[in-house]
Amino acid sequence: MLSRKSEDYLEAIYNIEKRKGYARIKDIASQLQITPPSVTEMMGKLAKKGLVHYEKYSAVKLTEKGREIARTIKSRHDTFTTFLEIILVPIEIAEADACELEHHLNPKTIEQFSKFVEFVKNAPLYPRWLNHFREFCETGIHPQRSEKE
Amino acid sequence: MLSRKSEDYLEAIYNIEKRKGYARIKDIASQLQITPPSVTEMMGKLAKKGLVHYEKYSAVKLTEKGREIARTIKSRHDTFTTFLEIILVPIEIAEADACELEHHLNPKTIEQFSKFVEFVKNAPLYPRWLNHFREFCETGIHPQRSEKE
DNA sequence: TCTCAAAGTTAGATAACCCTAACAAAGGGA
DNA sequence: TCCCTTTGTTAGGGTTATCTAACTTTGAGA
Repeated sequence: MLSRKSEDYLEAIYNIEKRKGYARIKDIASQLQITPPSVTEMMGKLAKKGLVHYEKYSAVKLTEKGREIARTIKSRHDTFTTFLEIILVPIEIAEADACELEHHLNPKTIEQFSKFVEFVKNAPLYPRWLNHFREFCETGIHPQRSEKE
Repeated sequence: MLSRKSEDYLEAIYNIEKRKGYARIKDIASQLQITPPSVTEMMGKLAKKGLVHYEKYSAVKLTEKGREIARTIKSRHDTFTTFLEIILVPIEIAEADACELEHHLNPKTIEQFSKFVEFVKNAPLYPRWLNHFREFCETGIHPQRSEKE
């Protein structure tokens, strides 16, 4: 099983590739806020696992296998970001914490988060209960308590 | 800031203390599924930080400071377990994944998870939208699409 | 009280990641 | 073409958390 960090590297490379086609060591380093030697070292490991194409002094690219994994992580990331926004976490925090959530949760758990997001997105109109939740967050009072639905 | 692992140790000791009053090295080792030497080493570190009372060959106890932290973690753990059950994650998976969620999320994120759980628990009756969600999970069809609410 | 099994500790390694400092390659512009 | 800046690598360390093997302490029961 891939470590959390390895997954972070793959996701970073994926994002950079999408932006400019290939990833340089310094791109990865700056995206992950670490120094280039750390990246060089990790590239050796990821290459050995067949997840990136890597040759000294040249650009890094994901292999099919690596891209597949990166896509999975990225998609989880998006699910969690959306989910957190639904429960009214501010967007910048949601973005950051999605990185924390996207690793090592049980597939069933991820599926349920995902279904929850789909459920909300597929609702024909903005769900009433979400307005209630918003109100509950702001006032601490559950609207339906007085409403006697 | 405490590492994820240190938090795991504190939580484990907290649980063991609640069960039998004090924690032995082997209790902690078996709860965390690691070997006793690892525990001995960590006890040195936690003691140095003033989080546990630890003397060689004798039982471990949390200090007030350690207990306070453990309580926080444990409470998050319960929040996440409950939350995951609400979105229909099976209980054993929810229990396990709560351990993954209880560390290093932004306080605001934790607050929102917690509010969400409160919102559902405080509802005067079992929320209708949750029945809809259950149905959506089982059939893939959003009930309100046909209902024309 | 003495022994010996259970519990705990120490010593020494390993693995993953990260760093700084020093060196090496690449490649654009004069 | 050749210099020099940018980029990348190597060498050598540090931290955290884990392990196994060997040793020590504890304490319950004969």
